[in-house]
Amino acid sequence: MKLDQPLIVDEALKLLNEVGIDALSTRLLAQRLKVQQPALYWHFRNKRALLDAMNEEILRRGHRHRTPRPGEAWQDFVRKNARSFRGALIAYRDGARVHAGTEADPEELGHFERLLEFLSGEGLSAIAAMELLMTIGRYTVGCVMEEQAEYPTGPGRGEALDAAAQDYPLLRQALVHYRAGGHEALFESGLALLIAGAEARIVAER
Amino acid sequence: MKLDQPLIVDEALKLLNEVGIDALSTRLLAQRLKVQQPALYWHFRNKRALLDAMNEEILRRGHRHRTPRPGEAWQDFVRKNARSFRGALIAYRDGARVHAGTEADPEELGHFERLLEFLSGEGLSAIAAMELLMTIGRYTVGCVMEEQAEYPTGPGRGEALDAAAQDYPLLRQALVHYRAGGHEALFESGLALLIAGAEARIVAER
DNA sequence: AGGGGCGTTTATCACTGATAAATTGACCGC
DNA sequence: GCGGTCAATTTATCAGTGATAAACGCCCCT
Repeated sequence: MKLDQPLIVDEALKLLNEVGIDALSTRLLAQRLKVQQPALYWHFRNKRALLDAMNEEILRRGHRHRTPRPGEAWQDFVRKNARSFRGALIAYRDGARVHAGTEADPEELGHFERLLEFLSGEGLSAIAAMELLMTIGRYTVGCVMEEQAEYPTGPGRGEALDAAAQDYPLLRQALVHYRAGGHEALFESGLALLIAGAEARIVAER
Repeated sequence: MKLDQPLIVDEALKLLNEVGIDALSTRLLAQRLKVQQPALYWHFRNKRALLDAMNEEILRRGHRHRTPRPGEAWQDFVRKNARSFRGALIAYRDGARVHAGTEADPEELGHFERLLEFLSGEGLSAIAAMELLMTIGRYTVGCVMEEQAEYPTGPGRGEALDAAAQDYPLLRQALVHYRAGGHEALFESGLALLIAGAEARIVAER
């Protein structure tokens, strides 16, 4: 069985979904690939490089709405772009933690420039556009990180939160709403705030 | 020399600033405290518990603007609250990573309720208030995480970014602006977007 | 003086990422 | 066919990690 970077990354992603990033060891991965552990080090300098490749693949597979469709309003594009990014991170267990450790891919810069061009044609300054895109990116990573944080799964863990919330009417109301909509609704609400803020900024700068 | 939870946490925080979270091992910490490594396990169930305590102490020391001042407009409070939170995380190396691993402190719930009460008196619904506070929290953690991410410190690492940016005029312009203002200015711009978005939402819901 | 238990040490475990050196195996020029 | 070269993998090993069990010392209280 000949090893191969894409093959390793593919198996690593499967394994990531099964055991999570903390239990994703080079030995376990090697075992899955029916290979001894040091074999991996011929294909990747170190584990960091493997995780970088995994991040790239996660985005390649899931982050599909990267460029504006013809005629798409900037608000729509920015919103769908953020959803697409979030969707990619969420598609794999601990996806946000995998992503958070990686450096910005230099080859992405050209892509980023095109986004700035697009937004500049829509009434935003280059600076406002960059600030909006980076803000949304960081917000999204922060969100998914929290969503994917798995707390000790002991019995009566979520109930402790509920019980404590009983004494706090506003918190209770907000919590019910949160539970009903789930992570996605909460993400969307923040996203809407950011876009509305950017719209207000355009008006103010005019 | 008698050990003590606060003493351990204090030394752990000093050590955190010196070596970062990745190199913060129980052995190194024990050595600093002139004690054998297993001694720490009498005071903390495991390393996670120690990190939780460190997070608490980081916030206790640095996150000081937690409640609105008398007469403070909600926009001002929310902004200062976020700055205070960010300041606390930034005050320690890898502060955001320490924080990100922790579960929401149940005793914070009462505090959160009071914030919801305050914002409710200012024209926001309980739900809108929770969404705003949580959004800002996640955005802030996402920001500081990125700010504190230290990339391989090889020579000509930032220059690669600059060089690539030369071909992209908008990116270059945005990058110059970013370099001038630093992380803080970028954080502030996103924060302003969120607050402006929340203001717009109040107007729209009226 | 002696007993109990808090707090620490000693010894050890299973596991991690990583490297060096030995080993295989396929292809190529001769 | 033969030997050599080089890519790819295995064997062996390292230093370091979080964690636990058991032995130990020391202080306080009766």
